[in-house]
Amino acid sequence: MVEIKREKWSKNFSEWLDWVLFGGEFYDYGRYPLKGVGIWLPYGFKLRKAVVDLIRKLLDETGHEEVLFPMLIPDSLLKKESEHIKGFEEEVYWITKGGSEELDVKLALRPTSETAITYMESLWIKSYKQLPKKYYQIVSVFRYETKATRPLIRLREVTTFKEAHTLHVDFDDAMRQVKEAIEIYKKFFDELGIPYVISQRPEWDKFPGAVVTYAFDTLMPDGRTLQIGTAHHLGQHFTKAFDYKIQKEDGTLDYPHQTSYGISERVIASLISIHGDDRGAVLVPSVAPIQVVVIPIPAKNQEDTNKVIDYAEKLRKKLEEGGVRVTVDKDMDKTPGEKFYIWEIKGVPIRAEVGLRELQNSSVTLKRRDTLEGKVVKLENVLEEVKKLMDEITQNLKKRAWENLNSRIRYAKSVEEANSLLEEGVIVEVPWCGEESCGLKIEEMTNAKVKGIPLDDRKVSDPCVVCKKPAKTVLRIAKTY
RNA sequence: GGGGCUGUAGUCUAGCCUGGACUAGGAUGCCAGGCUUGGGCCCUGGUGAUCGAGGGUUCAAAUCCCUCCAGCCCCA
Repeated sequence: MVEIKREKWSKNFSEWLDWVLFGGEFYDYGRYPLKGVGIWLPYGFKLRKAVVDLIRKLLDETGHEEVLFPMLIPDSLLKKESEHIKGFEEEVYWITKGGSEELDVKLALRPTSETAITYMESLWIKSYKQLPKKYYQIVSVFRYETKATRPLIRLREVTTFKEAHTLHVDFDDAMRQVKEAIEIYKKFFDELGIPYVISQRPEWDKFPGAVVTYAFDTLMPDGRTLQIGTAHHLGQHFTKAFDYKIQKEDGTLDYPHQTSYGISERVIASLISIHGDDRGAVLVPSVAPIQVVVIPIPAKNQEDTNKVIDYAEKLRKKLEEGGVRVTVDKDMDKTPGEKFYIWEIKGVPIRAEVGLRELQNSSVTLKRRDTLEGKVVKLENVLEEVKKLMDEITQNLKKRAWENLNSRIRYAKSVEEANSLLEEGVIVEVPWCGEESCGLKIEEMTNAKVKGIPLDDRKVSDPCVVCKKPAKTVLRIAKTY
């Protein structure tokens, strides 16, 4: 029968992604005449919506409140925090004109919203009794990327930025919040079957204005890592810049602490990519816009074909009533074979084939997208069989993705060893003394990026790969997007 | 930041080096019809391209030169 290959998927990943996004009707990129932007097509939009709904649910149930801030940030606000603006200034889009008139105050298209939110928080929240406070919004952000842009991965307009912003009475409470954020994101990625490593970013690669940055990275099919989520402890950097104090329990005034954390459509890029194969995407059932596609196999005569169609409709109804998202592909101008290809690129988890054969036996032939294995089940049991199959697919995708990631994290005791591993598309952990200069040296010597140190500190007995002094921990390095 | 490659119907592509017979060829898609339908079947007819944009060279530009826009790759 058919076999699953992952050649194009891993060796020509860039092409593969273009092909799947366009061929699967997820996202149209490169045809709108503007660099670094793309269009969510109806099918892709539904997938995006499912992902957005999931994060919304997770944030809502942990006490985050959704808000919506203006897309425009006046010059003066954005520039308040000096590290922040330094980190972003070359990436900000500015609006300088209204009609033909020059604006007195330049307006930034938000690259992120810390400054806007801090400013308004300072008006709203005055007392420790109102804390902690957790806001989030799901919006477009803009960054003038000068490096090569890529569909969903490096965009100038990020259309699906899910940014949370929280306010706390002290450092520890904010740190507790960062940990909560990490737990929320773990749940989120686990639900999607996206494997990750969590690292504390090195000093030189923190979010501009953060005290600490933690990041989730995943590994794409070509062996490069992709940052898919970040959580920052902002300390008092922004509240100090805004001279924003709250009253504490003991009556004194102090600057509150903040955190922010966000994820973007990179999640969707990794969702589509990580589970895919040479036939296209393989979507995780929980977020698949269509979970089961029914393909009626026409018979030799119209009368029997009509019966098959009726049978397919009966199947659709049965599944729909059980809460399954299902579509019947009744297009008579396409052969079943053609339809198989189309729905495979789109990654529909289960295909149900019904023809005369099934009709006569009151059965349904189910094919799972991940392994392409088929099985015949009775119509009366089809709902439970489909649900069981969706669970199995979910488990299988998760397992495969995690195994792949875990097999690609390796320990190296020397730069040479690290380099050869990096060539294979591996995340390498090397012993590190903790000095910034050695960290930067490692980037130079390996031509890769330092991702940071593991969230759970790792003790090693080998010497630092650069200075040979005793290592404090390991440093993760990888080829990166 | 540095270097390279590419842009021709919705999509993929021939033609470009060596300018002229290009009225830009093919495949696929799309539309109409027929035949098929358990893995992209076949046949007939039709539709679809200011050759990415602007400028220049020339009697003549898809083809040569410049600028811009967009996409891809490699290196730091």
